[in-house]
Amino acid sequence: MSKKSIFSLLAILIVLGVYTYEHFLKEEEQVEIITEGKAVKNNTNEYFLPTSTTGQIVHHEGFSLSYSEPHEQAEWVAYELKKGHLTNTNFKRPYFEIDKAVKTGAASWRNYKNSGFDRGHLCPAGDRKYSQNAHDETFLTSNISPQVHDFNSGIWNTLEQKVRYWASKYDGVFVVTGGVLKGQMKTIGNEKVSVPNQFYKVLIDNNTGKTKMIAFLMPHENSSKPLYEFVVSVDEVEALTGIDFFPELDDTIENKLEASSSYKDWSFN
DNA sequence: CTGGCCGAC
DNA sequence: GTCGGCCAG
Repeated sequence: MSKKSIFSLLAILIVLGVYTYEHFLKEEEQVEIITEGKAVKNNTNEYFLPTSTTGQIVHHEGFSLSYSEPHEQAEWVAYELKKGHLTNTNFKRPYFEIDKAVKTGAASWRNYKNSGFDRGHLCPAGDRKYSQNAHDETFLTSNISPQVHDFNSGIWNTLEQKVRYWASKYDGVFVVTGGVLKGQMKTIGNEKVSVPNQFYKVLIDNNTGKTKMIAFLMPHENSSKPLYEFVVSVDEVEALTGIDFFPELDDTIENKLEASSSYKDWSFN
């Protein structure tokens, strides 16, 4: 074989290699197919996206979010927590990182340094332990909100554990969570990250045949009250935040379920 | 589980 | 800047 043909062969191999590599990268990034106002994950048919009041929705492997640039945090983070997602694996805690997928620039973790506030996960690390990547993604600053430590490790943690219990019991729930980014708020850091005065969590179970919802609204302080004392209607959270949580749902079902603040279908044992 | 802080490299 | 170890609710 001549030197020239060896060179040609090498060139072809390199081009082929780069092409395969880029194709692989694209497949890694494009875990989901996005249509207007709704993300249809190809591994589930139970994925609901709320509306965005900010116009900036970002998708990751383990969750989607709507980023509020003025408040330097997500107005909501949404993800499906399936029974199969729950594992005992103990991943090492990674460092918090700025989310480069947020085009307007996600907050730096430095804002939280010496602020007296926790870097509180919206999608808990404990909900994404089915893979190293999904776990580490929860440490992106787009998934973080300033939280009082006693609240974060207290009743908010209790609620997150209850969500995992329900995910196990009902074989999966869809979760939307965030701080209420309204009214007068304290801010921290150079980027003035807002400290929400309330946090909410909205759940829908569309797996067990009969669709059911529940919503929680909590003041940003620890409490020894039982969780069901914080149950409100989805309508109330929508009125407070301006977010429409389940726009794809059949209107008749949506209106009925979102108006209810009953928690009889959810086991608090 | 939820986190912070501190010192070594 | 990053990592490991140790601390607390």
